[in-house]
Amino acid sequence: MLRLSKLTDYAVVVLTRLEEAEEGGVTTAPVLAAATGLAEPTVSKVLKILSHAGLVEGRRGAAGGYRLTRAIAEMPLTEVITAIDGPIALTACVDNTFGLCDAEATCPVRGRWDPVNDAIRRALSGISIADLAAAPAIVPHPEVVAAE
Amino acid sequence: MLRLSKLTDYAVVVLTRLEEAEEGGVTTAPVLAAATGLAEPTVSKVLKILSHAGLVEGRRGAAGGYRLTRAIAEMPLTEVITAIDGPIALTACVDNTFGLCDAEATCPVRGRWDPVNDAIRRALSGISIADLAAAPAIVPHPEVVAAE
DNA sequence: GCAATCTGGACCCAATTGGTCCGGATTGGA
DNA sequence: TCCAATCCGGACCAATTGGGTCCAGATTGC
Repeated sequence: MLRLSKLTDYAVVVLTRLEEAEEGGVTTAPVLAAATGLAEPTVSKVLKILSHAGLVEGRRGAAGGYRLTRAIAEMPLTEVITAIDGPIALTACVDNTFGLCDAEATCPVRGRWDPVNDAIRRALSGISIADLAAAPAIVPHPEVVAAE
Repeated sequence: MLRLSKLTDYAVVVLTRLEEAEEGGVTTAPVLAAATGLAEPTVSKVLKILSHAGLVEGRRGAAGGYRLTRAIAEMPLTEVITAIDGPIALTACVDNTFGLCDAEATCPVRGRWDPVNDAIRRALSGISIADLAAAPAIVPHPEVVAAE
């Protein structure tokens, strides 16, 4: 399975809740933790990463908290993934750097995942966080339930 | 980064070499290992998985070996990924099964990665192993070299 | 000056993955 | 008939990665 880190999942949740909770002001990490059901240190970590990427803005001090830098509708999913998981690429060998793979000389696919990566980047661009939040609610799969 | 397992990478290499080496006959694992530069047990493992998925066919016995069940041009990349990494989905929560996530009640993105997964599946369908093998050879990135 | 909050980092534990190995089954040839 | 070569299925171990926690410091408002 194409693993995406859990942190990215959390980030989407946190961003969504953050927009809901926002009333022009800031929201603290503990409040977001309570709203999402996640552990506070984890939420804090996610927010720190997102802050570093410029997706949210942290304000220190007594009345501090976090604030979105823009609406989640204007926030492409790719930016969140890139912020947390790093550049979008399927394999480590994909960036054409040298000296990583000891089978370099005989490896016939070195640097050839590019079309795949491009395809994925194209597929992901155009999807915003708001698109995820606005997706239809969960529909239980009857066959899954019945199979057990 | 959207990590894809190394085994998948190996699989593409092995399949490519397998088609090159094929002359109507079968190819043994040790021969493929030598041709790819990979360790023999690893190649064997990859072939076993691919065999289980029906992408290659193993023939036992003295004159045994492996054989492609079809040309790699007819072999979509998605099948290889699915065979080795499992179903193509970005997160573990994505299949709408229950009882996995303890924050289920408050998790606002449960089952909402579906559009993303669909987009990726669409992007990947239509890419065959042959497309990867036929991609232009590695062009060293001058800026990377110059940067060091 | 104090309390509340973000910031940046180090740190540890668990899980997944990469990789190896072995016994058994099967097939072809001597 | 026997033997060697090969695939097959599984168990097994080591290591890297990621999830998660915590703490000291900086900043801000009261």
